[in-house]
Amino acid sequence: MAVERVERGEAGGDRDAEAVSRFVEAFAAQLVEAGMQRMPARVFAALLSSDEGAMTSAELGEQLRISPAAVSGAVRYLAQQHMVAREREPGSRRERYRVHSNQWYEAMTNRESMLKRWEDALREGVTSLGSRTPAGRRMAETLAFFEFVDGELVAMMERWRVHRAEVFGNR
Amino acid sequence: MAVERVERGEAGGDRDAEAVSRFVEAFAAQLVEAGMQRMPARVFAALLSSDEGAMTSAELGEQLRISPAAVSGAVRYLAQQHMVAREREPGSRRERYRVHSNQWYEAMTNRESMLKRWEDALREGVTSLGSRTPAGRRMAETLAFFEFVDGELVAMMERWRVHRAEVFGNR
DNA sequence: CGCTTCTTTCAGAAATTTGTGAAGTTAAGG
DNA sequence: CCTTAACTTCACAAATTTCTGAAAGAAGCG
Repeated sequence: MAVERVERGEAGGDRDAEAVSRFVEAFAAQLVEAGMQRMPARVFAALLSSDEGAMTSAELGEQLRISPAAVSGAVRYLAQQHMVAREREPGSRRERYRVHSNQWYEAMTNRESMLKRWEDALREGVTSLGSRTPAGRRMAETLAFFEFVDGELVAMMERWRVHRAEVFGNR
Repeated sequence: MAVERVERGEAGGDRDAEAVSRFVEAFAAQLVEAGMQRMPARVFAALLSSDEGAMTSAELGEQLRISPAAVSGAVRYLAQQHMVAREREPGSRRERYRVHSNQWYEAMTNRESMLKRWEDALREGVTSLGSRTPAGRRMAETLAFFEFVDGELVAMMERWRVHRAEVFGNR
């Protein structure tokens, strides 16, 4: 006889729910440690480890044992950060939240706008403190570092696209 | 007639305290937005915009209007993140906290340990969910991305060292 | 040694953040 | 249109974080 499969409500879920949950909480914990809020981290981890790579609000709420409100907040945050995509199932008011396998690429590209804001603040500082003061010079060098990193990141992401296509094929 | 300079208490500070403060709060705000705690962010910004590139605990407390306790906490955090160096003035129990102009290089290098932990969590997930499940494959690809980035960062930092030496000279 | 100066630790007050239930909004389907 | 399913917003309670004053802990200096 076959191993009993754990059925959840209706839709498909027949994987080792225990293992999934362990991964979700472990990975989310790492993200939290890196500064992400708890709920977005858990939701993201759950999506990442789902077979579809996408879940509905209800599924997320059920699996993570959180309220619809919490799902809503987490998902809004993740969408803003470009870490999930929202999809509307045609002919339904149910929404699905999806991670693409190169979602981190997206997110990291997005990080650049943050770098830009740092650069702006630094430029402002260099100007107002004077580029010939010691402090001004230090800030100018810091600024140069960010500008350098900025440029490098773009090139690096391009290399990743190539590398990825080689290893995983174009999907 | 010359613009009146704002004198602060005793030690040396005769720069435009107003401008410094504006920069400190603006830059700190950006750091906070990126996830850093408020006090560490303010302390770091203050150090970055100081002429010496270093300040004592008392100076930080005075400029930022915070208690010695707050300085202590912020500085401990920054030191852990390798974002400031602690110095002991010889023959004194006064400590100075310093940012080096390539401090971000340090900090970013440090970020790699975080990447490593993410990679560990993902490897664990791939193993426990099975590398041939859809979820497993997605996580494996995510893992590959991090490993790629990891390697690239090392190379990038090396290029920065060279670039920096060219533009700013070895200091 | 003991005084003095600086830093750290600690307990608690204050502020902020987080997650919930409940009401509100939007849009599909009869 | 009206109903109903799904998501969002809001007000509040609970938990957590943050900062402070006060006390304790080091370390130079006489």
